[in-house]
Amino acid sequence: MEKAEKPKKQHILENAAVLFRDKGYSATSMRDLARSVGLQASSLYNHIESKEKLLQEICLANALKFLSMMEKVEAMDIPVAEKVEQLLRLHIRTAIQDVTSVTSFNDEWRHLGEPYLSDFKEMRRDYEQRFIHILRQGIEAGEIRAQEPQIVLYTLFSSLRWLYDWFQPGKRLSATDVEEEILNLLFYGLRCSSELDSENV
Amino acid sequence: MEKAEKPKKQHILENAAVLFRDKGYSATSMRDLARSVGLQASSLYNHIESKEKLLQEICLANALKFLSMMEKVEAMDIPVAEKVEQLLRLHIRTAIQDVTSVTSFNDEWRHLGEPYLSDFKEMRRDYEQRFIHILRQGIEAGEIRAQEPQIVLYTLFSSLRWLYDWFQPGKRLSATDVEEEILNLLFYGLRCSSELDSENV
DNA sequence: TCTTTGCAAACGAACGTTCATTCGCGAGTT
DNA sequence: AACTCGCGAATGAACGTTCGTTTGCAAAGA
Repeated sequence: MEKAEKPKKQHILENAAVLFRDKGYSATSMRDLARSVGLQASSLYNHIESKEKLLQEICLANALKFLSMMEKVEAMDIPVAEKVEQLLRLHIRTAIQDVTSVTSFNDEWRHLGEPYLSDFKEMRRDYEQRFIHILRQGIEAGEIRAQEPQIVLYTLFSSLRWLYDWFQPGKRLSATDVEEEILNLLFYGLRCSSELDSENV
Repeated sequence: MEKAEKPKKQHILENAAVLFRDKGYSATSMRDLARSVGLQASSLYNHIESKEKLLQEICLANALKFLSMMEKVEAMDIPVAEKVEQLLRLHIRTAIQDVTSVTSFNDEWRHLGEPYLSDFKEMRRDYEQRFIHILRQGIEAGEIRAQEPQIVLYTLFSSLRWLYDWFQPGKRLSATDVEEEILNLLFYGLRCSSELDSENV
C-alpha cells in the first residue's frame, strides 16, 4: 500500500497551491478546491487532514528547499560575489519553475496556525541571516557594494516577487532572458556609465 | 451634512487599511474592524457602505495618487535618468509614509468586485506603460541600461515591496538611509567594479 | 422635531468539517 | 464460478460557526 506514491494527494496539493496563489488562502474555500480537483468537498478529507495542513505542507516544503539550496551554495569554494549570484539565480529559477508553490510560500504563510507560524518564521530568519552573512563577507572582500546588508537583502528578495505574480513562461520572454536581465540589473544597476556595457553577458 | 470632512469615516478607512495589510482583506472580518475602531459591527454601516467599498476607496485613492505623481514627473524638464530617479524616490517615500494604505493597494486589489477590478487594472496598466515609456527614452538616450523594459519595471516595482511588510520607521534605519541605499543599489548595482565607487553620491 | 449615531438582535449565506452511507473492486473462501 | 468480506474512495446531508449585512429602536445633538 505504500510501495508507490499516492498521486491524488499530490494532485490536491498542487491545485491548492494554484488557488492559494490566485485567490489567497482565506478566499479559497474547500468547495473551490474540491471543484478544481473534480470531487465533492467532503471527499477531500479522505486524502488530506485539513485546509491548514495543506498550507503547512506547502510552506514547509519550500522552506526546506530554500535552506537546502543555501547549504549547497555555502559549501561552494567560489568568490563571495559568485555565491550571491548563485543564490539569486536559484531564487529566480525556483520562482519560475515552481510559481504557484513559491507564491503560497511567500504570501500566505501568515495564515499558518501558531506552532507552525513560529517555526516558519524561525526558518525564514535563519535563511536571511545566512544570506546576510554572505553579503557581509562580500562587502569586506570588496566584491559587494552595500552599506546596510539588511536593506539590500530585502530589496533583492522582493525584487523577484513579481515573478510569482506576473511571469508566464513562453509568453514572449524566455526563462533565461528573464534570468539574465534581472541579474544584470541587480549586479550592474540601471545607470549606464559613460562606457559601453555590452561586455557583461 | 457635507460641509465638513467626516473624521469617523477616515478613521474607519485607516483602521481597515491596517487590518487588510496585517491579515489580508478576506481574513479581516467586519467584527475585527469594528473592534479596532471601538464600535459594534452593525454601527460601521452608519458610516460606510460595505466592506468592499472600503477596499475600493483605498485602491482608487492610491491609484490616483500614483498617476498624479507620474504626471508631475512627466512634466519635469530634466534628463530621463533623473525622471526615473524621481519616480523611484516617490515610490519609496510613499511606501514609507503610507505603509498600510499602499499595501492594500498592492496586495489586496485582486479582491475587488468586477466593474472596479477592470477599472483598477486599466489604471495600473496605464501607469506601467507610461513608466516603460520613460525607461525606453532612457535606453535610447543611453542613460539607462536595459534590454527588456518590462522586466526592469517589474523588478524595480517589486524590489520596493518589502518596505510595506518590513519597514518600521525609527527602528535603527531612518527613512533617508533606506531611500539612499535602495537607490544606490538599483542605479549602480551590487557588484563593485575594480575602480572605486564613492563618487556617485 | 428631525437627523445622526450607536447597539442588540437577527438574517441568509457560506464557511470548514463530520457523519453515515454507498459504491467499486481485489482477495479469500467455497 | 459464485459469494462475501474488507476497504479505500466518493457522496449528500448536516453540524456548528462565522460571515457581511439589515432591521428596529433608543439616546444624543441640531
